[in-house]
Amino acid sequence: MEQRVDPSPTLQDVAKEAGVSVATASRVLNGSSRTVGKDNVERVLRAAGKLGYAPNLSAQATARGSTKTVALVVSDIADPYFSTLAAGVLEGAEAAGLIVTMAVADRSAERECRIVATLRGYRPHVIIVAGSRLDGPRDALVEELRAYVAAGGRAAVISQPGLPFPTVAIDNAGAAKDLALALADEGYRRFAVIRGPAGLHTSRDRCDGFLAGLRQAGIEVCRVLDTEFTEDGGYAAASRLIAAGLDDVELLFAVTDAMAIGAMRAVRDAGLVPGHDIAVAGFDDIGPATDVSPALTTVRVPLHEMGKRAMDLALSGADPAEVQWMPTQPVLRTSTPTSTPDSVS
Amino acid sequence: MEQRVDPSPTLQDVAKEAGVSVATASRVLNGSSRTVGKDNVERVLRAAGKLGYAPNLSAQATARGSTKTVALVVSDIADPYFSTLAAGVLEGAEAAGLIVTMAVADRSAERECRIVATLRGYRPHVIIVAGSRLDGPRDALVEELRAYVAAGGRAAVISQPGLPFPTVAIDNAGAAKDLALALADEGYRRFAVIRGPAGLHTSRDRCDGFLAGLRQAGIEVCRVLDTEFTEDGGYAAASRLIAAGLDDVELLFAVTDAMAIGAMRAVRDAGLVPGHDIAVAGFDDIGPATDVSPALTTVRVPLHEMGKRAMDLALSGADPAEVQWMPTQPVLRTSTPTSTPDSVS
DNA sequence: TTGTATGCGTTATCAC
DNA sequence: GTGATAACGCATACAA
Repeated sequence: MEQRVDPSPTLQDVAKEAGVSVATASRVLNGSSRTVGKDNVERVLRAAGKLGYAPNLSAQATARGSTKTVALVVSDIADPYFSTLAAGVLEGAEAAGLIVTMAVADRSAERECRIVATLRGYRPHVIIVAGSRLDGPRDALVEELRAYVAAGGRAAVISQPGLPFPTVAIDNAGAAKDLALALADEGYRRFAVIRGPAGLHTSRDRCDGFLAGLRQAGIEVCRVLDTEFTEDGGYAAASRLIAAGLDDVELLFAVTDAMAIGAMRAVRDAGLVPGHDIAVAGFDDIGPATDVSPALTTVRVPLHEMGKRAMDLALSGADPAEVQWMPTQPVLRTSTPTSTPDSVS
Repeated sequence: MEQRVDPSPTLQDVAKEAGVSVATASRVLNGSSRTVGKDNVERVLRAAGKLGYAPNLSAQATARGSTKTVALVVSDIADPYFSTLAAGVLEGAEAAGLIVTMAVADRSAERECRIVATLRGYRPHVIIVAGSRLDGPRDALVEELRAYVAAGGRAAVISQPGLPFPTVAIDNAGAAKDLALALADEGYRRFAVIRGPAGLHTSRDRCDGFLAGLRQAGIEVCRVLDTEFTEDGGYAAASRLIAAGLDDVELLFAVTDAMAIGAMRAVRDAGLVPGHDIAVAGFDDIGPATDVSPALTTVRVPLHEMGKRAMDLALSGADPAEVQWMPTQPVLRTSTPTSTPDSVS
C-alpha cells in the first residue's frame, strides 16, 4: 500500500474552494480585517475549515519579512534553574502571541555562539540568551547578537550584565551579602563557603559578596572551597571539608542551591545531620530547595519573573545599556536553625 | 539619531559581492556539495563571511517545502518530569541537526490541541506530544495530528499509548506492580496509596497496578486517597491520612514522585519522620527524588531516553501502531528502609 | 561547472 | 470590496 501524501492545503486551495481570489482568502484568514465582504468571509472560513487549512508560517515569514518567534538559548533545560527561567519566557511569549524555539548550549560558550548563529537564520522576532553559568570569551556571542540587532532584531540577555544588550539580572554580590548578614544576625559565626571555578562571574560575585557581608559583621571566613559548579561539585567539596575536619565550622554556604543540596547529601553521608550538626545555605531558591529536609536556606531569585521580564524588555525595544535589576531576598529555612547548631569537633 | 537598520544580507548580496550567480552561491552555502569550482567556493565563502550572511531559514523552508525543526509540546516545562523529557528530545534533535520549537499546554487538552494546530503552521519535520498528565478528550488532538501526518509529517507521542501514532511509553501498571511486589518483599504489609483524579490514565494505571501487586502478594490495601495530581495534592492527602489516624499503615505510595515528596513534607510537618515512622514511595524518579532525605524509593522511568527515543521513532517513520515500551525499574531507597519502620499508633 | 528561469506559499501594491 | 500580480529569499530543473 502506498503511503498516500496529499500535501497541506494552501491558500490557493482554500481560495479555489471558496470561489474567491487568493488575495481575498489571505485577507480574511490573516490580514487587516474589515475590508472584505460579509459573505465572502463566511465562504473562505468554511472552505478553510473544510480543508483543514493551516497557514504556512514559513511562507508567511518570507513574505512579511518577519517572524512571530522568539529564540531562547539556555545552558541546560533539565536544570531547574533554567527550566524555571524558560517557563517564564514561554509565558511571556505566549502572552505576546509569539512561539519560542529553544536550544541548549550545554554550558559551552562556543556552542552557545554557534546556536545563536543558527537561530538567527530563523529571523526570530526576539533572541534571549540565558547562558550565564558558563565561562569563556563572550566576544563572538556579542558580535553575533550585534549583527542580529543591527538587522532589526531584538535581543535580551539574562544574568550577564556588562553585555551591550538589554539585560535582566540580579545583584549577586549584594544578595549574597544580605544573606551573610542575615545569617550573622541569627548568631552564626563560623562559616565555610563552597564556590565554583574562578572564571564564573556568578560564582565569584556571590562568594565575594558573602565574604563582604561577613567582614561587615566582623567575621572572618574559615574556609573557601573550590569545586565544580554542580551538585556533585558541592558533594565533593563538602566531603573534603568534613574529611579534613569540620573544626567548629557552623555553616556551609554554597553559591548555588544545587551545590548546597549536594553538600547536604555529603553531610548526611558522613553521618551528620544537616541543620543540626552543621547548617547549610544555598542560592537561587530552585524548586527542590523546599523539598529537601531540612528545607534549604537560600536567596530567592525570581527566576520565572526574570524570564518573563526578559521577554518584555526585548519586546519594548529597551536601551541596549538597560539593566533590569530584579529583587532578591534571603529566605531563612530550617537548614539554618535559629539556635546555632551544636558544633561537632 | 535614527535607528539605522540594514537588513540581513541575502544570498543575492553574497552572490554580488562574490561576483557569481545566486545559484552558485546557493550551492556552496547549502546545496549538494561537489558541483562547484574550487575558486568560486572560496570567493563565496569569503563574501559570506565578510557580510555575516546567515541563510534565511524561513525562505529556505518555503523553497524546499520542508523544515529542519521539530515541534515539542509539553504540559509544563518547569516540572522536572517534562523538562527531563524535553532535554532528551533536544538532545535527539541536536543529533539529527534539527532545532526544536516548544510550547506548553499548561495541562489543558484544549490548549494542547490549539498549540498543535499553530505549530503545524511551521510545517515542522516532526511533532512530538508529551502531554500525558492531563485529562479530557483527545479526539481533536488526534484529528489535528492525523491531518499533519497525512500531509507528510512525522508525529510521535510520549506516554499515551492507544493513540494512532508511534508512541514511547512505559507499562505503568506493570511497573507499579513490580514496585508493590518489591516492597512486599521488603516486609511491608500495610499500605496506603495516594492517587490523582480518576480520569488520568497515568494515575489510574499506576494505582491499579500497585493494588494488583499487593493482591498478588496476598495483601489488601488499607486506604486509597484521591487528590490533586501535584505535590500539594500529595501533601493534602497525606495530611488527611495522618489526621484521620495512620492506624498501622506502614507505607505510603503516591503515584508520582512529586506527590510523594509532598506527602513526605506532610509527614514531617506532622512531627513524624518519613522512612522511620512511615515509609514513602513514589513513581518517576525525577531529580529531586534523590535529593530529598530520606532518598525516595520510586520507579525509575528513563525520561531522558524516552524523549530521545521519541525523536528517533518519529524520524524513522515508524508504524503508527508501534509502541516502544521502555524499561522501568523499582529503585529502593532509604524512604523505605528494609526493616519495617516502627508503626505509630 | 555555472547561469537562467521558475516555483515555493504568502503578503502587499496596485488597479478595477 | 475584490482580483491580478509583483515581491519575499531561496532552491533547483534545465540549458549553456
